[in-house]
Amino acid sequence: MTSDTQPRGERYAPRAIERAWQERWERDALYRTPDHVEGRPNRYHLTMFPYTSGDLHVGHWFAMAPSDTLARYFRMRGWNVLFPMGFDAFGLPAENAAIKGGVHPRDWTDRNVDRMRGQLKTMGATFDWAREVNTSAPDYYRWTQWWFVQLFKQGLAYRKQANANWCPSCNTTLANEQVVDGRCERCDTLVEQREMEQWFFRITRYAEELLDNDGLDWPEHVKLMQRNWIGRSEGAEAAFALERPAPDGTDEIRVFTTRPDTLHGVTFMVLAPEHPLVNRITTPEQQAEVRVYQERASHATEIERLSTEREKTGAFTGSYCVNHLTGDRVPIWIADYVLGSYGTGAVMAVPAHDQRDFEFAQQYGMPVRVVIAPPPVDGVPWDGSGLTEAWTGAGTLVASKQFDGMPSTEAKGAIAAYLAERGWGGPTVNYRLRDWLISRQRYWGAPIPIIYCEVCGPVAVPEDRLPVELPYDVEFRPTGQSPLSLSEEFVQTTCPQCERPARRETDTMDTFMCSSWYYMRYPDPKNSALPFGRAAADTWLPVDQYTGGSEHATMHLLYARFFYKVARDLGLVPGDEPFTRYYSQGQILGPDGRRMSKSRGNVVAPDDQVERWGADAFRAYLMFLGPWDQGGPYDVDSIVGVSRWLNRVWNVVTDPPALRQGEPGGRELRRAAHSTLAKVTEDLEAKRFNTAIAAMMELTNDMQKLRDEGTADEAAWDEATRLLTLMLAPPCPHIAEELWQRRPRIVTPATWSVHQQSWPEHDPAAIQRDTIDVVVQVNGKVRDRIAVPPDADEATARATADAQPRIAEQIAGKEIVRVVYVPGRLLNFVVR
RNA sequence: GCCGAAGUGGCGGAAUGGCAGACGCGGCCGACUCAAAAUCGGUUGGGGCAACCCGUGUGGGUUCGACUCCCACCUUCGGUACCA
Repeated sequence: MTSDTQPRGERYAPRAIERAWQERWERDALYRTPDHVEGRPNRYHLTMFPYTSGDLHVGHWFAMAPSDTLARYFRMRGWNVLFPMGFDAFGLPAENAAIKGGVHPRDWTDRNVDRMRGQLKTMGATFDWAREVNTSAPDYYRWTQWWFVQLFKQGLAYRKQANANWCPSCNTTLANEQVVDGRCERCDTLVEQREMEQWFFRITRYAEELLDNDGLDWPEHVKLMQRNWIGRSEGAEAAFALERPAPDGTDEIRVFTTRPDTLHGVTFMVLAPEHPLVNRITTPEQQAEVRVYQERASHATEIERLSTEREKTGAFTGSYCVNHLTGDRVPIWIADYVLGSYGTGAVMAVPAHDQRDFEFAQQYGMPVRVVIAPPPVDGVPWDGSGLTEAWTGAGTLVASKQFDGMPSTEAKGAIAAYLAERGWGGPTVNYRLRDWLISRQRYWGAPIPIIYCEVCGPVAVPEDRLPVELPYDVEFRPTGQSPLSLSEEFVQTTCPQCERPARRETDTMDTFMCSSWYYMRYPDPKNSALPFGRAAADTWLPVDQYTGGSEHATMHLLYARFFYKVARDLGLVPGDEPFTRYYSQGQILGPDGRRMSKSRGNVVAPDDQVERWGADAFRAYLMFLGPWDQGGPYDVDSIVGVSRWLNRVWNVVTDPPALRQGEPGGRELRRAAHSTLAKVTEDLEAKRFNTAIAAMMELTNDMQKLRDEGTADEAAWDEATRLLTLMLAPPCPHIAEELWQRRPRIVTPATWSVHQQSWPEHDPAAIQRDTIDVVVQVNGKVRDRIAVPPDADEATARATADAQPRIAEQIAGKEIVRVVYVPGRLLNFVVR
């Protein structure tokens, strides 16, 4: 038989088809999602909205194409699926563009939004554009400001003097996530700490609840990252009495420790250099040394942090405190290995049982007092001699008065309880999570809606006067102050409470605030009285399936959970968690297997791929290249395989073999089609897009073979093409639509589109076989295979196997010790 | 350092403890073409004429049987980093 090498019909021309169907779908408002549809339960699917950087990149496609496939699949399964899209449109790049290129951030952003919306439309996704949100639009950021006011009223927003990441080159503060290895993400300049008056959100109030994420259907590694980020530590707080109270009356230092069992081993005290008590307790003769050290610590922190194997440094304050448990006089030092922002900013140093304290003690000749005896080594008990490094494990207490002989694990609780009894502290829980600094000295963000009044203090802008609009006419000078502060027109106002002249806050809010609630806006995007109505929230929230990158594990996803809990406490939303299910896709890499970046020249432009291969092939390739959660390199040469497949699909459907009733092979074709359907259904449910597409390729290959042979059974062929087209609809919506229309189905004007069809059910009877291949092994090695009925018993299988010459040869002259039979799978002879 | 994920052909990757390498790229052979590209068909883990042997990072273990489970180690990637 010779293969037909020339396509007999019309060639597959993806771009023309795709444009035409996108227009038609839009004209028919096919993806408009009403709040309620009779007989279709609601389901909210969401993929992270893009930042308006200017161009959609492959990463966006990699995130969105599979998400869209999933949304389409659930639509076909009978759900009314909300799958919205919007733009995360505030942020620093817009402002930098303004400083560098003389383009206003508003114009730069609007232009990018238009461009990216157009690019998103080439994807052919089911986005309901009627629900689009744009975080930089006044009717959106009005509500971002409204959120700030609610948090302020709840006591969850507060103002505090604090150290902030400061980039001396960009002249602005940076968010933690914009500091990479101590350097500015954009210009690579070393980041400094600068003390400034800042606004914070009290996310720590929700630390315990945020820690509890066990019930969430999220990837374990993301939940773990969040738990680590929150960093719950159980321990004790212990007070040490100051030998001489500070001038302001402070008479003790409180420390947090996870090792109250080592309290009798304290030989010195260490405060963070910026600890507020330092200046008050430093003795006159130590002033100079302490000042120099503080100065050095504040300026050089980031640079020094980068040097590995850093030596411990510090300075003595000249003051002492008293360990209540021992009555010992303990010198108070400062050192930059103690962080001002964790615990109480003060540490009790136990060099014998903490490696950092040990190193510090070595450096400055401080005594090392062992209070936990390590367990015996090789039966030899610890001999009480000195240590070469800290013993941080468990052991038995020694030199600890009444606690001597107690196991350290037990002593933790006992000593903590003893502290509480005496009023010297007690058991406590400490978190690594810090309050969220939301102030930004930038223009392109939502202005913080606060007015400072000489008399009333900070006053929230009344809700009916929101939004506090960003003035368009602003000077963009990189001065390190918010450009808003240069606009007297913006700054000058009156106090909403007492009507006296007052000044506006000129900082704007961290853009993570905009994205902390955007998913709550989609259900009710046009509401002008509230951020969203309770009815809309009950209709759609929480999000059933959220997808996005795991780089947001400890930022956006944590902030969003915090916001949702606040919203719950305000009675705005149902449930406790915003995202019932979350799936984090991997990262798409350049063809060289490295992160795509312009400087490496390994960036793949989606527009080019779409132009060359079509959106369907591009979508399918992104899903085919590997497991979605793993990501991987984008191989510009491999996409051709997917393109060839779609060509074959096209040829097979538009130009079938001669079809006749009762042609042999009908049953096999039917089996192939239905087992493919079963496999694809299972894979889509589990988000295994790569193997789903591989299965469809196999079915296509089977059909191609029949086409080459020239004939096929009409009923089986027709069913196979119908099933293949329906299975193709979620991943490759355009070609599926075109093929659906070319072979007219049961079409009513109201449900003309393939995307309005139901997902088919596979017929288990069609997959049944008369005989199946069973592997025959000898000592676990495959020697042959036999065909037996699926329900054959061991005797039947064995009889068949015994008749095989190859098996007979293998077991001849040997003793059969055991026979293992797994029905439908294998028969294993264990011989000796 | 700590936490997490992963190591399978030339490459991307498949495999409820049961035929390792599905599917695809690339390679090779062929068809079409004046030719090339594109397209289509065949073939393709390594060794061996063959029977067969060797193969899933390394070393051990459990099992009739291990890519899969357990222990130790090595490597890569991601996160985090003096967190008291």
